[in-house]
Amino acid sequence: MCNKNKQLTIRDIAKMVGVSPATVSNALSGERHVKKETKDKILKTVEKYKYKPNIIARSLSKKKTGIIGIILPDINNPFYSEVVKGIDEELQGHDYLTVVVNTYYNSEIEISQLKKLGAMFVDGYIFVGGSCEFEKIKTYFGDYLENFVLVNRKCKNRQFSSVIIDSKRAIEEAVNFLAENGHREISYIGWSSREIIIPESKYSGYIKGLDNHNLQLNEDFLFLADDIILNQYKYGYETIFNYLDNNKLDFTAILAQTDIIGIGAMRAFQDQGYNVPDSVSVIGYGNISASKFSNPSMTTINLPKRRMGKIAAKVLFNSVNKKSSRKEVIYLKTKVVNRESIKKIN
Amino acid sequence: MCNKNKQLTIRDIAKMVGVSPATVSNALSGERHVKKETKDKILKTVEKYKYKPNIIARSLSKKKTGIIGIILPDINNPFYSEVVKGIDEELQGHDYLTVVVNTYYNSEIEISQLKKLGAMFVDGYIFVGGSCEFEKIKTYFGDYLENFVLVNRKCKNRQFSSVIIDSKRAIEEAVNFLAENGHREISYIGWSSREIIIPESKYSGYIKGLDNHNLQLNEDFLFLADDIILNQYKYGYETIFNYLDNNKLDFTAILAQTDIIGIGAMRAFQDQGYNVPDSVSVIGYGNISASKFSNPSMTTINLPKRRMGKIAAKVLFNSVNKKSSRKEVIYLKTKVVNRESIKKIN
DNA sequence: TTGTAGGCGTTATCAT
DNA sequence: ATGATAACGCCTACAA
Repeated sequence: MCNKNKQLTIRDIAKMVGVSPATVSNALSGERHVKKETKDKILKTVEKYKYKPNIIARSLSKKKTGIIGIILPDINNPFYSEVVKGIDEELQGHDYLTVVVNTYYNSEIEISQLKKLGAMFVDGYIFVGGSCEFEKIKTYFGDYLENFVLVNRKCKNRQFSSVIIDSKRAIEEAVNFLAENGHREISYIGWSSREIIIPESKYSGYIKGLDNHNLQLNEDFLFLADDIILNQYKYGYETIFNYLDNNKLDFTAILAQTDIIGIGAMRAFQDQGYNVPDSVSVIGYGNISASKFSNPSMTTINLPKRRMGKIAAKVLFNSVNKKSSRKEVIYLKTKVVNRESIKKIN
Repeated sequence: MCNKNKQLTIRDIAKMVGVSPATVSNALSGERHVKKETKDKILKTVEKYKYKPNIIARSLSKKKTGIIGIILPDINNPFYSEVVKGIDEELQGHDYLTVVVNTYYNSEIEISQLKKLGAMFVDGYIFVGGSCEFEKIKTYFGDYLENFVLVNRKCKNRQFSSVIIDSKRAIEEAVNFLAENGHREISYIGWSSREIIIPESKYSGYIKGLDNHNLQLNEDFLFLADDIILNQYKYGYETIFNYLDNNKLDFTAILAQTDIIGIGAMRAFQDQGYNVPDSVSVIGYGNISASKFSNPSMTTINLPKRRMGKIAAKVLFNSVNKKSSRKEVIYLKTKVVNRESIKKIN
């Protein structure tokens, strides 16, 4: 902190200029009109002594901070950071400060951070991703949960506004896309987890997609880890590499639950001597920038990350400013971004 | 905000239990001893009515917030987000909350955010990256700048502690590495900019490295953009692709100023029919995760991102807690991570 | 147009 | 072991 010891207060400035604290306050905020002459004198003194209003005191008095908190599991995940960008874009020019806080997928950390950020420190929260369990949060915050918006975080009780991808539908359409390109043996690689609802629905989208085209689910090339995966690239790579060590390639396309898994799988095919897409087609999920950087560049399913952020920010803004308090659940559509990793077969 | 209207205060709880506000405060903070019996009663009431201390008021009174602000240009850049992880790891268990704020490479935004975060809102700042110009910040904060730590942000006057990579040296060593692998025609692709000091020193490291081995600087394959590059992949790709349209490949290795540029360049070589590393070797800078995902995986220069964060956090922690106020400049070493994109030639 | 004083919710100091 | 009360620094009626 700056000048913590001998912090200059509004009273000091007032005394120096020979006016009351209220006048200084008004000169700075523009809340009430101040005679130009006095205002100039005040501003000059403020400038000279580099007086900075204490934002904590202001917040305590006004009961708002102008800060929006973004809570997300991991800043390192490009999905989340794109959403943040969308939020910032939307809030641009509204004089809000957004701060992002990482929970590292740990709900204990999430709670303890929430306590610190806690009541009054931020005007609103946007939760991006993370596990569904809001119960712990409710035991802390109680039932009065206002100005919360969820992005891609499922929550059973419809108590919050949220912006989500229908991931079941998204994966289903990916399967459709593959089928339309002539593929009938479609593998799936990912994980399944009770903690996180999203993967479950992705898997069920896969099943649905197969169904749409009367395709068989073949357990032989269904690669499903039990739990959340830390090193996705390694998982994708090793799973496929090992599979091909012991089996011949008996599917023509594979759908990866995340782009990184897809990239890892792609490399494993290549290292085992299979050309992508000539021998196998690969489709990812997410359209993170790395999917473009692979060779061949990977076809994937785009999630409208920026737009999710923008919409979440808009909803929160309206809620904070009492323009609307309706809780709404907004579904966004995905789209296949076709690049080089899919082959059309007759 | 929760319960903004009818927020429960410490006085309410005190009244309910029949004690003074001070006792409630002490029961919650553990600052002074409170008889077990009363304490239990207090805690029960707190729990029952879900009373949450107002952190703003607490901060005003204690003159600290327990919040560390991390200011960085872009959350989307994996370099920065890794540094953040390092900071968080170090601060883990110290009961600090870290919040990260994006400036999007815009110094106006940086200043306005600093004002909001301003005096008293955070106990300390870590600036990661960004341009060198601290003058604007000084005109706002004045000369009394305490509890600031810089990470990879050059600053002429040695007024702050900072943790930095000697990028000149790093690039120089990359050239050495290439030379030791038998390369004598070494190209460089990147940019040069007066605004940002780092690229300058990178380029001079390149020159120095060539010098060490009595190699010629060949302007023909020196690719230097005038200004900072937005789409680095595209820049790397198009620069090399176009070059090869009009010239034959007359260098054996290329050093890219960033990993992404290197990945783009690599793909351009491949699309023009040159094998990497058989026809050209490529080395990147940064060791971001994408460098591992390319095909071939790219040899690059590792920056100790996590460690930078950890050290910065440690220095700041000591400063905030008055264990040390010495300003120190800490240089960290880089290391070549050899993967698949370099060929050893006789 | 400007000044005075009370309040925001805690913590800290000094009593008891 | 606990209470009363004055800070903390700002904002905002209400008054002048």
